[in-house]
Amino acid sequence: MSGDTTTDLRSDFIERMGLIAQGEGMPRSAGRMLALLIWDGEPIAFADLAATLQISRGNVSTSARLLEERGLVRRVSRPAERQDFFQIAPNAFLSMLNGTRVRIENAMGEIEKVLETLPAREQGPRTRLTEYAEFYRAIADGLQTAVDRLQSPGR
Amino acid sequence: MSGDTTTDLRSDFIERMGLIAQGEGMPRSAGRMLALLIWDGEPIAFADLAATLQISRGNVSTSARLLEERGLVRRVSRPAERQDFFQIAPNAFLSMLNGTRVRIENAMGEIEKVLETLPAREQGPRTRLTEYAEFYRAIADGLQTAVDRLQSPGR
DNA sequence: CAGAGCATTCAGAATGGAATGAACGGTACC
DNA sequence: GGTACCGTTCATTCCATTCTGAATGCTCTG
Repeated sequence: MSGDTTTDLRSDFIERMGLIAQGEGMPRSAGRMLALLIWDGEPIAFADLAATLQISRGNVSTSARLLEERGLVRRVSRPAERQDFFQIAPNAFLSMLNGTRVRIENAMGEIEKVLETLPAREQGPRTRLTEYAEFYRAIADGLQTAVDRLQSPGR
Repeated sequence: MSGDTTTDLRSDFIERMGLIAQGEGMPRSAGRMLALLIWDGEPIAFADLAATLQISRGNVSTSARLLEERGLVRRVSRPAERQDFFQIAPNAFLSMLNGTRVRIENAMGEIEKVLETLPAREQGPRTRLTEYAEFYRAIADGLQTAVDRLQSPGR
């Protein structure tokens, strides 16, 4: 039986995603939790999350809230159970993508805010800041393309 | 004279970019340095960077190296000067974009690496990981679109 | 109503990454 | 050849964020 191998693969995936998430400015625990929920598609109990990931329940609570806010995870309940269960959201990846796009657009907004108050005679800075804003615009549009692509065949 | 106002705008921009950079997983100093170089398009002396940004020379050295590696900044020399000078790179924003794309593709690679060793019978995980990889693929392609767009009118 | 089972919150500990500043090596001047 | 000027490196300090765990309050159950 190769059950062990699969389990190893899972924890490997979990750890990788922890690091990826960290690189994206998300707490490592949240990334690991997300990974676990992606792997097992089924709802996982609050207590099991803490046990499997070996993190405190407080941490589970916080990370779950973060993932819920971003639309990556759903909190579900079960008939005879008092515990909360968590499951990967149906359109999790789409939400992720949208989240990134929003972040980019915020950054772009920052630049444009500066541009608005920058006197016209400051040609040099204006030129370069404009170019910078266009850079963000290009990314935002590119991500929008990605959103469209993921959305059309999805449903 | 509104010189003061412009100066304020500049340091405002510098600080904003410091925070943005930090959000993107880059050291704050590097972001602030990049901002300064974008604003003043001209080469700035090593010592002036330290003075203007109020950071140590060691920090200037490290941040400059980071920005150079990413192709965002050029180190230039001047005839009678012993100091190094730094200038925003000609195609800085394009490099930035490419850098992001590479990072995304690396993350995608991680996922695919797991997928390769995941036995076919693990249908559920396979489906979801595949979806996840497609998500990254969509982003990478979107960014590629952005690269193309920025490149064509550029030169 | 009492008690158990849960999730949340928050103060404090722990961790990781960035900034500092002194020490170092190299290079141009006199 | 000596000196002054520069940039780099690295051990240390500093700071921000994350994680923990105990305290809290809520909601079911019997």
